Parts: sequence; C-alpha cells; structure tokens
Amino acid sequence: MLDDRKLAVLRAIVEDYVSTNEPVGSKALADRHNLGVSPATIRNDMALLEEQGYIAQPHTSAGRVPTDKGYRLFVDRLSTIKPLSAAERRAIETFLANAYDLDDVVTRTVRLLAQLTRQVAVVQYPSLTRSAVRHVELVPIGPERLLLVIITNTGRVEQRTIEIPESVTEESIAHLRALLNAHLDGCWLNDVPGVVAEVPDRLPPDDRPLAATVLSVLLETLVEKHEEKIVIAGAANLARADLSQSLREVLEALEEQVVLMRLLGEMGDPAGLTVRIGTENPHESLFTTSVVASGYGAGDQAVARLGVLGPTRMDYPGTMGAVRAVARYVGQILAGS
Amino acid sequence: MLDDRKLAVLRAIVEDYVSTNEPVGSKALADRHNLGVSPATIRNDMALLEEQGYIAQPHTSAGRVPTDKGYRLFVDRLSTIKPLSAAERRAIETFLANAYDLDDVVTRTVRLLAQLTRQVAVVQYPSLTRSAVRHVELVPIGPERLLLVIITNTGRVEQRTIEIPESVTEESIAHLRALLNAHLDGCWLNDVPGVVAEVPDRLPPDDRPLAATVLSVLLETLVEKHEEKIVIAGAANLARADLSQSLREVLEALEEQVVLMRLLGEMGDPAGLTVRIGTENPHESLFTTSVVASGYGAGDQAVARLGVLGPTRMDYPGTMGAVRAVARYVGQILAGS
DNA sequence: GCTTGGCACTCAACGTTCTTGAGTGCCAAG
DNA sequence: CTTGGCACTCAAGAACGTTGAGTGCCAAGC
Repeated sequence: MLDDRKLAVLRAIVEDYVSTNEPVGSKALADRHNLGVSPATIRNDMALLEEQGYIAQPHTSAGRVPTDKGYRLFVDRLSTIKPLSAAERRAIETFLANAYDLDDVVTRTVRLLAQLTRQVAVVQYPSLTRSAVRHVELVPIGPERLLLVIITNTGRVEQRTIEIPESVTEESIAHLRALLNAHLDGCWLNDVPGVVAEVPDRLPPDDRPLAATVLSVLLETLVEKHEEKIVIAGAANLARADLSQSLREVLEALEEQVVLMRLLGEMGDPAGLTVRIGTENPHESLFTTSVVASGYGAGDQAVARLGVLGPTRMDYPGTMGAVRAVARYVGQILAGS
Repeated sequence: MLDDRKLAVLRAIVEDYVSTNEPVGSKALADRHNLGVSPATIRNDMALLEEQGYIAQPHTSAGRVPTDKGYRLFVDRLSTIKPLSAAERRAIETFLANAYDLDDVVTRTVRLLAQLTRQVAVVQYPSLTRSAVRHVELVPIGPERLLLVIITNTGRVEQRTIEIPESVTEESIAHLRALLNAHLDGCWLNDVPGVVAEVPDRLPPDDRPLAATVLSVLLETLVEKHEEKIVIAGAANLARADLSQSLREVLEALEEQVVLMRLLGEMGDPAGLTVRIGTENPHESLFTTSVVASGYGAGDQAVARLGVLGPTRMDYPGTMGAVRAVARYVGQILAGS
C-alpha cells in the first residue's frame, strides 16, 4: 500500500515541517532531501498520502502538513529515538546528582526536562502505594492538635494534622506511636490497612478512641487520599510554540490537577515510552498538543510518570530521547537513596 | 496644580480604560460620566494631564491612556479599596477553612486568589525565621543515611537526608535526638544557631562527629538555605489580558524563583498592601505588569507575603480588596492551627 | 507502468490606495 | 474659564491588483 519511497516522503515531510513550521511543497522536498526523483513524482506520492489521511493541505495551492495519523506513523515506524549527546548526559547527571531531597529531585527533574526539550515538562511524585513505611511520627503541636508524619522509604514525607480531645495524655500518644512503628516499620503501603486493623486491640481501652481517630487519618492519607502531586515547568515554552488553539485553553488545562493526572495516568505501557498525539489526548483543549511520557522509578519497577507536552509539531525523536534519558537517570538517583 | 475636576477626569480615564481596554476620548468621557462640563473643557484638562505625564496618546488622533504615573496617582489618591461582597467573603471562608495542612492552605490560597482576581496569584510559604521549633526527628533510612525532619509551630515540615558513616549506632542517634529536642523545643528559629552551638559539648566524644554533621545540615536547612518556597497559579489568566510585551517573557520571569522572590520581597510596607506599577517593578520583563501584594501571617506579625500580578491596566480597587481579604483570612487560619 | 517536464490554474499573502470616523488642537464668542 | 465650531490627523478597514509557491493533469519518455 505504501511503498518505501512514499514512507520516505512522509518522513521528509514530517521532518521539514517540524523544523520550518511551514507547509512543505514538492519542490522543496526534492531539493532538500535527495530522494532521487523529481517533484512531479513526489506530487503523485503526496496525493496518495493525502488520500490515505497521512497529510493534508491547509488550503489549495499550499504545501502539505502531517496529520495526527501521519505523526503516528512517523513515530511508530519511521523514526528512531535520538540518544542524547555525551555533553547532555553529563549535564543531566551532575544536575540531578546534587539533589538532596525528594522534593529537590522532583523539582530539578522537571526543570531539567523543560530545558532539555524546550517544552512543558510534567513530573509526577513517586506514588505512595509502591513504597514502604519507614517511620511514623506523632507530634503534639498544641493542646488539641497532633501532627502525623509518615516517612516512606522513597524519602517521601506525608503530614496531616489531627484534632484530638484535650484530655489525651502524652503517654497515650507515646504508646500509640511505639505500637504504630512496631507494626508498620517496613510495611508495604498496600498492606497497611490489614496490619493497622489489629492495632486498637493491643491498646488499653482508654486509648482506643484516640487510636481510631489517628488510624482513620492515617489510612486516608496513605490510601484514599491518593492525590498524587504533580509539578510542571516550562510553561513559557508554550508561548513560543504558537498553537492553533488558544494558548489560554492549554494553560488552563495544565492547571487542573485532574487533567494532568489523566494525561500521565492513562498512558499505555507503564514502563516504556508512550506518545500521545493530538486528538489521542484525553482532553479537548489538548487536541493540538502531543505528550511524550515514560514511567520511572527506583530499580526496575515504575513508581510514577514523567513527560513533556508540546505542539503536535514537535521533534519526536529528540524529545523521546530526552524523556527516556531523564527517566532513567531519575530512577538511578531514587534507587540510590 | 491639579484641581478637583482634573483629578476626576483622570479617575474617569483610568476607570474607562480599565473596563474597555481602549483609549478614551473626550466625548466618551463627557457622555459616560456626568462631569457637568463639555468635551471641549475636558480636552483642555486632558492636555494638561498629558503635559504633566499622567496620561498619553498612543498616537495623534487617538484617545488617552493612563501612564504608570497616572495609575500611581489613581491608586494613591483617587481610589478606595473595594470590599468584597458578602458572598465572596463566605466563599473564601469556606474554601480555606477546609484545608487540613500547611501545604493545603497555601495551595488553596493561591488558587483562590487567582480565581477571585482573575489574575496570576503568587503566594510565599510562611517563612521559617519567624516560627519556632516544635519537634526534631532523626530517622535512619538506610545503613548510611539519616533523614532529618524539623517540624515548626506553623505546621511546616522541613526534611533533609544526611550521609553518615555506617558505624553510627542507633543509640547515638537516639541520644542526639533526645538532646536536640530538649534544647530546641519551642526555640525561635532565630535563636537556633546559638542554642545549637552548645550541644556537642554535652555528648560523649564518640558521638561528636555525628552531631557536627547533623547540626551543620540543620543550620543550613533553617538559616542559610532560606530558599523560601513560592507557588503560583492562574498563569492562564495572563493569556487573556493581552500584554503589550510578549507573554512569553512574563511567563519566563514568573518561572524564576529569584524574580518571584524579589517581586514579593522588596515591597515596602511589610504588613499593609503594596502596589507596584509597571516600570516600578524590579525586572524588565514585568514592566507592563502591576503587582498588588500584602504580608500575611498568624496573629499580627507578618510571616510571608502573597499577591497577584496582572497587566498595569487592572482593576486596582477590586484587586486590592481581594488581596487584603485573602491575606486576612489566611492569617486567621494560620493563627488557629 | 512508472517517471518526468510542461502548463494552466488556484489562492493566501502582501502591497497599494481610498474611505471613514473618532479624536484632537485651536480659536473666537459667550 | 467654558463652549461650540472647524480644520486637521491618522489608525483601521475595505477594495483591488499583483505575486509566487504550489497543485493537478497530461502527454511524452524510459
């Protein structure tokens, strides 16, 4: 159906359009890529590619522009992920290696990605469920308030305040703290609900109401309130890439946590690279944008996702290379801490 | 120099220009505001206002537009801060009251401000220096790693990982933890350096290297690494207000922590409202924008700042009202926790 | 049967010209 | 000091023509 030359033409169109941002015509193609055939032949091929929906003309007597379907074919079959240069790799390494904190790792990662790809970067915090409890702390911060702090082995720290009756003694709190740590230390977050259920029985009856309150908040924090945090950077890059849709719509979409979650969350292969092009996106405001995302995490299991968002007219091979490289390095950093 | 009528004309020009975004002419002014004089008279006044630099014409045969100096006069002498409607107050209250976390308070505040003012909101985390230590925790999270968690009375939680020699025992850590808490509990952050200096002397000599490491990180975290966190929201609102300068520059400036810090940090009156108009801003990219900011904090002492940024052509009375109201409510929330 | 040069055709982009009308400054009269 | 009158200016928009990149089709060539 599509012989090699037609695929080569499609590839050339995508590459030229991405770099010039202007519809590409048959003559320009023949000049810039040595396809070994004349413009007239290319025109015939282009007519066919258009008929099949891979490219389109903005108007008669203009050059061709790839469609979402065209980009899809390009990404799937016509391009190879471009590895980063040695210099870029080194830059990533040193930039990330100096992070001293989970927060810091995430912040640096998102900035790095934005700078590297010159697009909007999105990084999700490592998810809670795949990690284990390292420590639970209860700190009184006032007569009727308790601060619950949960520390996980991925270095994440969760905190919540809890309202308690004034009558609760320091002792009761210490008791509960010790018991919680004894039971939960090293416990996978998935298993926490089961383990925690037994705790109240081991306490003197007077302390059980307190335990119930604390445990419910704890469960809420770890399990239900799964509200994964997501950070973005490089929004300014959107302004450069003039999207056909109003920039505002895209910015608005990016400010909604829910949209961001779906953006990263619903991508297919959890470990490898996923690319979502134009109308493949879950939200209408993002129909003129593409997303390149990847899972990342300590060791080999993916614990969260990161990626970049840009105009559908983006440098896929380069972007995919950058995203993949950053995901790997962040994984290494996380595994090391 | 400027009689009452001329001031009234300036006020009318600012109001009209803000609401229409078009240069305002003498006839339109006479129609919409009943100033009791004819367009010709207004023209004379306008000529004078222009001569003094309060207004300008984009080109001959166009209406007048306020200059930065004009806005300044308007803000200082011609406008009164517009209080929020009862409904708006209630909305703020309920929206903020449901926050369960310092993070949550800040996040909700910044979103609220952005929505209320339809502009870009900026909120600085409550500063460390004005708060007191509530608790210090040391948690081993691996053979050669320690997690230092500092909890303050404003509910802020700081964390850092520390590399330690493998030889350190659980006991030494427990010792140090106890000592730190004994000395630092309730200690104002300003006083921490002095207090902390005495700690090593009270430990057995073997534990002093560990103590030194931990203390240096602790000091760094609290004092030197003053890196206040700032969050922003409502960047999409910038796209609506068409700034004469490229939107991109402004977005870029807003992504730089340093610029944001200066934006809020260098404002005059720490407690009250501050307005910075156009070229009064510290960064060239923000010369077409204005900032309305206020200090906020638990009780009466300001611990941090918040504000909004928008085009110089903004509704100052309304924005100032919203910023003031939000600052007050956040203060109440913080004082209550 | 594919490829190619030739050729007529299309149409967005751009430049030119003209018109319109909001807005101004100035002046002389009230 | 205020006001109506008046000539003047100039951005914005409409109308029109020109240009040129790009197309589709066809008949000739390999």
